[in-house]
Amino acid sequence: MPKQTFYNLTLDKRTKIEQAALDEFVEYGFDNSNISRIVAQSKIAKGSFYQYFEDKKDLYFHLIDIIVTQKMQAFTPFFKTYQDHTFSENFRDVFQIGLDFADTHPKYYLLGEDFTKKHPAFIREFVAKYQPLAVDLYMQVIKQADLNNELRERIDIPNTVLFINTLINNTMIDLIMDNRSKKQRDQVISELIIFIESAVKRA
Amino acid sequence: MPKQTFYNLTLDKRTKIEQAALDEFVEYGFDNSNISRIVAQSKIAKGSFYQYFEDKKDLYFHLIDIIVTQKMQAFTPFFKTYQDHTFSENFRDVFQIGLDFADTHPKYYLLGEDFTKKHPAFIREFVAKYQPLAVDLYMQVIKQADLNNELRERIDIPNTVLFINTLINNTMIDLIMDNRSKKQRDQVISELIIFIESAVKRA
Amino acid sequence: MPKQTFYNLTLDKRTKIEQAALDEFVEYGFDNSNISRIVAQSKIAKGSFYQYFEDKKDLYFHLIDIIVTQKMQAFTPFFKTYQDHTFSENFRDVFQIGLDFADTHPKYYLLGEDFTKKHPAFIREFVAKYQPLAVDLYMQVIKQADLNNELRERIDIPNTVLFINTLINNTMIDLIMDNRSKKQRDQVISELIIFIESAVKRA
Amino acid sequence: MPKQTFYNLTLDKRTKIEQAALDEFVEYGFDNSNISRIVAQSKIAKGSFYQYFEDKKDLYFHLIDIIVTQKMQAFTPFFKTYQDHTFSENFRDVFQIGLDFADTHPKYYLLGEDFTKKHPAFIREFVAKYQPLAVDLYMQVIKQADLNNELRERIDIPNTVLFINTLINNTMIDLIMDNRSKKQRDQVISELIIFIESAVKRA
DNA sequence: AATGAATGAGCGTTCATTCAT
DNA sequence: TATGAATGAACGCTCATTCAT
Repeated sequence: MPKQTFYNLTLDKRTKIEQAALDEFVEYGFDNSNISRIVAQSKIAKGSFYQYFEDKKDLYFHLIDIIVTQKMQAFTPFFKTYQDHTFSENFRDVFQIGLDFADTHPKYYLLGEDFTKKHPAFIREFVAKYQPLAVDLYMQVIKQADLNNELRERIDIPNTVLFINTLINNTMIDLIMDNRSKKQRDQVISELIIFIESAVKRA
Repeated sequence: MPKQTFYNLTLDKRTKIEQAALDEFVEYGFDNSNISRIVAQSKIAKGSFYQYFEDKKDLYFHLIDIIVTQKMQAFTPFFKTYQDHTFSENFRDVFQIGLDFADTHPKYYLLGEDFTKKHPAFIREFVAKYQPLAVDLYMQVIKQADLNNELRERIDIPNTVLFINTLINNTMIDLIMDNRSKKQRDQVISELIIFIESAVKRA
Repeated sequence: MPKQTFYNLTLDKRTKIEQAALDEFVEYGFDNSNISRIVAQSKIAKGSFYQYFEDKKDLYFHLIDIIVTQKMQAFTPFFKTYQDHTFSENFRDVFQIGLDFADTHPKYYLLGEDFTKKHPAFIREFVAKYQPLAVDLYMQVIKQADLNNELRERIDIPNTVLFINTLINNTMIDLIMDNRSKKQRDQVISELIIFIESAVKRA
Repeated sequence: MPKQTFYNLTLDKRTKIEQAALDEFVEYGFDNSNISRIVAQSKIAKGSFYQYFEDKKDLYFHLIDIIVTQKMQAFTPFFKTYQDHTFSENFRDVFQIGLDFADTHPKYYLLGEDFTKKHPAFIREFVAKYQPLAVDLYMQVIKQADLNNELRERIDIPNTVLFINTLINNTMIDLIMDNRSKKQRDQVISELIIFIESAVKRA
């Protein structure tokens, strides 16, 4: 967690630092990132960095926090309406919001990837904190669909949610990194939704 | 590619080095891995390391090569029988072989993960070489199922294969890393197969 | 070129580093010189070295720069008077200044030697920058002598200047390295001047 | 000095090793030369190298020995005739022989250069051994000229010989390294001879 | 609080030389 | 005697972190 000194900075300065760090981590990954470049980019002194953050890891986790928070905010509209919608509608909504978010903040996804893949050591503690948030989302959709009696018999909801989560996360990453044409992309998305719906809906 | 000197070593010594390297890379990842620990572990001199390998990267790629080769070998029985089996049978076979392989060599999976996630720079060249192998496997199963008229209408085979690939890879990793009870695990596997079958099979 | 951080140091510290480097390079030559000794000698941290200089080569060239600059400064008085003097006077002046400089900074000569002899790769770019300065000096003297009609017939001035340059440089180095008695030395110098004068002056 | 084992080798093998070493030393200089390349080039085992030579230096000095010996041989014809010739004739002879030798074995010159310039440490012992040979040559010419009463008054013969030696050595190196046109080269040589003759001959 | 120089452990890599066969 | 693998000290360089002002 950043120190109080960091929060005493103007929003402008804070944002500049966060941006520089995000760029650095996305470009080089955590291990090969380099504080010198971050402070040069954000035009603060090396010493100041350590007035704001405990260490490199502290900054990294701070970014993760921002991402998670912002992403959850993007989903607030969804939480107001999902109970009145069908599974298919909800699912498309969730997917679309996630995709828009990824489109608007592509680096957030990449950083998340870097993070979740590279650091089995960090991960336990972290997943414990954040994973539920993402999973919860799909859980809501699935539970609602279950209430609406849209799901196939004897479905194992927790695992199904994990499968969906995995599929969506990784497919999104593929889409972001491969930058294909919009048409190809829509095709993938459309197929993915059909795939998932086929997998979970009552025949 | 390792130098000839490496292949001149006894199998024992080679294996020891490969084991030490595998452990190191799995524990620390490529960037934080450290040759000093590898040579200490495998009880060779630092200089010997450079008689065997060009550099750290060379060793890393050598391990990837081993993994890919061994994994392909594990699948050879499958290739002899898949044409006479149904989709469900084939799919379970493929999954089971993959799982057995992962069980026998859990670190291979983790290294592969480390590799495919971390190094966009290496990856293009490498994926070009190896990715088709893995994907091909599921492609075979799906195509065979299509011939058997087991698939749902208007299925987009290439994307479907990618989804399946993603699901299986990531789920396997989850299973390997989480080490749950055998019972929980079987439950996950069973659910995954149902999930995929539901997603692709004709109703 | 040293980084700004180097120039931010006190003159004392800079000089200490330069001295240590000069000693090191003169004693061991560029290839066998060793940064650890330099930083130990100048009592700075290894890391600080790399805050001041790009790398070993950067420091080396910095010393060359100092030498060339200082040497040129030593000749400024000469440039104010040479037009009013005879060839013999000028030649003795130039020689004396060069010798005094070498006496005051014997290591400068040795470093220059090390430099010009060892690195055909560096040299082209560098000679292009500095060589003319040294040669020009003798060129001035000779041209002035020519204007004064002191030279023998059909003399080939460019080559003559090169011969003189060679003779003087190498003889100076011999004198510096051999440390003979002052008397022997004066004898050599006196003979060299006679030798050169005989070679170029009108009978 | 090479060990007896080296001289037990066939001439072919010895020559191959010497050639490889010469190429290596000329290309990289002593410090950056590398025994691995030499043994690879001459197709002997690394261990054999140390059966033949004490160490790297031993090989290096062996080459110097070869060069000096061969060069002296090139001058034997001269020693048979110089007493019957004038100074100018002798001087041109000596110069021509030296130049032919340099033309035939350009690498010998470069190695000699590398040697004499880089290693003030070695040099004392070595110069003591070989320098006289080279200097002697010019000494013969000059002494003969003195006997013939061709030299200017009160000439200091030892120093004069050193000057001539310096001039010729360095000019030859310049010619070898700069590879100018034959015409330019002849011009330099011709001028150098005039320069030296003017410097030493009676008016 | 802000600065940026100072620090030094640690890294990958090289290579002359020794050793075991 | 011939071989080439084994050795390890040593190098140049990096960078997160601390310190002094």
